Amino acid sequence: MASKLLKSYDRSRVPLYIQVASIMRHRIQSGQWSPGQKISTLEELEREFEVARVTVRQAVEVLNEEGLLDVRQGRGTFVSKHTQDRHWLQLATSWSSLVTSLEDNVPETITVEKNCPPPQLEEGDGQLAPEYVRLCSVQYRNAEPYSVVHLHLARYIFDKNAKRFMVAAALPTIDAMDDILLGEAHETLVVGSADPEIADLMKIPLGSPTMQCRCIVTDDKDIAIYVADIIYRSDCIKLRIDLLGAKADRKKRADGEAGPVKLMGRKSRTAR
Amino acid sequence: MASKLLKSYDRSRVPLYIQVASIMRHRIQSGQWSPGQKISTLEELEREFEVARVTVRQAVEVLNEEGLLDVRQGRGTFVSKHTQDRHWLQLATSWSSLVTSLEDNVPETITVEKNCPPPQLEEGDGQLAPEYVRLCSVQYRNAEPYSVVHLHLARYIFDKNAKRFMVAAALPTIDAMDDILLGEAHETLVVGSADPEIADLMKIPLGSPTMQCRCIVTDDKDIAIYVADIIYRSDCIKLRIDLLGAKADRKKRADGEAGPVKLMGRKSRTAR
DNA sequence: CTCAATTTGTTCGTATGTATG
DNA sequence: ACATACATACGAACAAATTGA
Repeated sequence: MASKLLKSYDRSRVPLYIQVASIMRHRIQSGQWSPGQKISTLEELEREFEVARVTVRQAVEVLNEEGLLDVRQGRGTFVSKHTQDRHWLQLATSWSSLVTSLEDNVPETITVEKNCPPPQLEEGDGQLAPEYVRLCSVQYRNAEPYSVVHLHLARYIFDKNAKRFMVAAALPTIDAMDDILLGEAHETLVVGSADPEIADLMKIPLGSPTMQCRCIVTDDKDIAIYVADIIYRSDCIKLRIDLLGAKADRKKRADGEAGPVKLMGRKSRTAR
Repeated sequence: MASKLLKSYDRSRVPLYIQVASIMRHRIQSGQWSPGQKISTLEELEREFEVARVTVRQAVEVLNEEGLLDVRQGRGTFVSKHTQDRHWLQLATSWSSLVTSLEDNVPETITVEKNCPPPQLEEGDGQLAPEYVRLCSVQYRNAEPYSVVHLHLARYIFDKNAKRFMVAAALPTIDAMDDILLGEAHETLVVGSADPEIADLMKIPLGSPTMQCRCIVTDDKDIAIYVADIIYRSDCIKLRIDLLGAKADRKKRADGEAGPVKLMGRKSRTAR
């Protein structure tokens, strides 16, 4: 009588055995269960998850088919291998690292819409530009999609270098414009879930968790020139924050790590 | 035969009507459908999603119960309101804001374990202290649990003020110790999913997304004195990152806050 | 070698949920 | 509203493989 589970289970409706399977998969991926190790018996799992035996079996069956578990009648169930850590994409937490990380990025642009409704801005996001262009693209790494970007780009920025905006990431393109001064740039991160469009583009199950990132860049006149809604698949991203960061950050930059320095020095950042 | 949706359905096994409902919910939340507006008729939705009429009805029923849609026989279906943002907990991204945000926090300590195995550290996390104490607690806000903390605290730090560590958040307590100098402090964020323990403690569905935060603080001798695994329920947290942040951050720090500042100035951070 | 304990594998029956037409 | 088909979940009983006393 899976009381707790059934209650929550009510309206979100991912089948129980799928839920159980993903928890076990997570334990394997995180190393909590190591390869070769014998995991708990069906009876124990049954008790732990408070589900029926058949349900645990279904979950084990799923992982067995994925090659993560090895079930042997009479002996037990064993972990067969670790899947590698999928969290390989380090999200940038500063303008320089962001621009750098995007420089070599080759987005696949799906659509460009010239006459689009303006983005919805919130308090502190700056003022609307008179006109926007909407660019939608999918980012790939190793031929695997990992994020979808819905971008509102101020029309007059787009027109400055329309050709490059069509084939390269927007932020480095903006960063390279000497005549554009930045006012503010920030991003807000929230965990969401994949709607059908996103699920389809990124080849992930509908409703699976995503990292939603709203990134806004304003110019020195407080006009929101870049408003992006970026959706990452959550299983490939990681975010590292240095709490005593300012200094370390500066030091890293001073070290000249990779390429970040080259674009950084020249743009005078306005106050506000 | 709902071609597109059924395909996703095969991957994720979310019931069709739930999928349809979440698409419509998303349209409401994103403002694509505004309050008061009459949405498409059942027939139109039926055609759009390529599902049976009953399925659309079920989806509408879900949103109706959530109070997002208002169905009137003979007139049509209307959007009743936008949902408010549940993401009220802003995660701290600097030592000072972190300490401040925790000062008034009253954790409910569940367990204290004196002889515990040491934490598993990774490259760059510092050296193990000779002994640790393990503290497990749940954080509440408005009588609702929002995070679970599993903390390894260096034994000699714990012994300095055991009483306070039992009733107050650990970081402010450490911050208040004049004789402890900090070496490094960082956190790594990743999206995970709730296992049975977490689901139970936070009253969330098994497998629902979480924000996993590993927070590590080392002292000036590079000993990991604070190693915390914090699990937040993902639907209440938000993370804001100022990309041009150094300045704003410095300003905040300059505003006062004796505690953290004293810890900033010293120590040679050689870093690899 | 047999026996018992353990552990997975299989099969019923039942109830409910999902989706179509 | 109804009939149909299939998926999900439970509990319980029994079968088969493995291990060790």
